[in-house]
Amino acid sequence: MPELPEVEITRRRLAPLLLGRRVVEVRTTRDGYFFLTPPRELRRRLLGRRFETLERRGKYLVAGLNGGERLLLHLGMTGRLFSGGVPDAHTHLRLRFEDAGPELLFRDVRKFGKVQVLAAGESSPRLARLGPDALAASPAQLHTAGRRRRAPVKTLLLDQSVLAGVGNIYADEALFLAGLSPRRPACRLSRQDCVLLARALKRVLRRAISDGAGGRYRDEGRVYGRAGEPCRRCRTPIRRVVIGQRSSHYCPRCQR
DNA sequence: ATTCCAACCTGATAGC
DNA sequence: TGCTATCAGGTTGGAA
Repeated sequence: MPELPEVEITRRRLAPLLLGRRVVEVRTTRDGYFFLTPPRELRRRLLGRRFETLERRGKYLVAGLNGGERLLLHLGMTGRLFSGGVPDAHTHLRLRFEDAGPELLFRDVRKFGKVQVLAAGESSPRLARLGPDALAASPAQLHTAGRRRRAPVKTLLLDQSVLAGVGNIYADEALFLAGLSPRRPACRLSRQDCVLLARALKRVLRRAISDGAGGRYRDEGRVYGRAGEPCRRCRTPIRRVVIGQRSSHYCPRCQR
């Protein structure tokens, strides 16, 4: 589920819960793919720490702790961070706080999510790889990035090193809004195309954030998940194709 | 350097 | 009902 808007919404919701609070208990499920920092070490390094900042980098959440460590969280495909719910077998991380407020729960059915503690000053290759935030997409940067790529523009948008935060749904929606076919080779985007695309990205992402997109955007989407249904603009059936191993939805008439 | 593809997981749903 | 195949909004690392 989580792309930039969902992660940003999570960040805003979580900030009041986390900031200023001290961790007094860390509970996890067993070690595995989910934990970049193994549970034992995670416990040791979080215990007694206080949350000072909570930022979003692309689809990552980065929490700053007193002492300079940072807690890196990625929601993967099915991850959800919340408080006040009932933990179950898929709740892999639970943080309890000193002031006895509600616990922080990290539930992730598919376990594509990630948890990692970075030491003070430690850099993260994952974060270092990220391009500029998608909310700050600029036409010039898109044009430069696309210039010598034969890959489709859809693939370009999903590349987090080009633009951080765009996922499959919002890529499709932004391309529809920009009137661009997802199959258009990135190197064949004109400057004007890039202007439209940057504008469309911002519009789609901002709108989803202000809507409080708890997946609601999906129902309001113009193309995503609407294969075979009529385009909301011209009634042409929406087409679904696979691009870069991801499903892509577009209107063959409105998008060139 | 770019592109492709398998791998990491589990659950929901469609079809037989 | 039950089984199998397919699909799902993400990212990495290694091969071509």
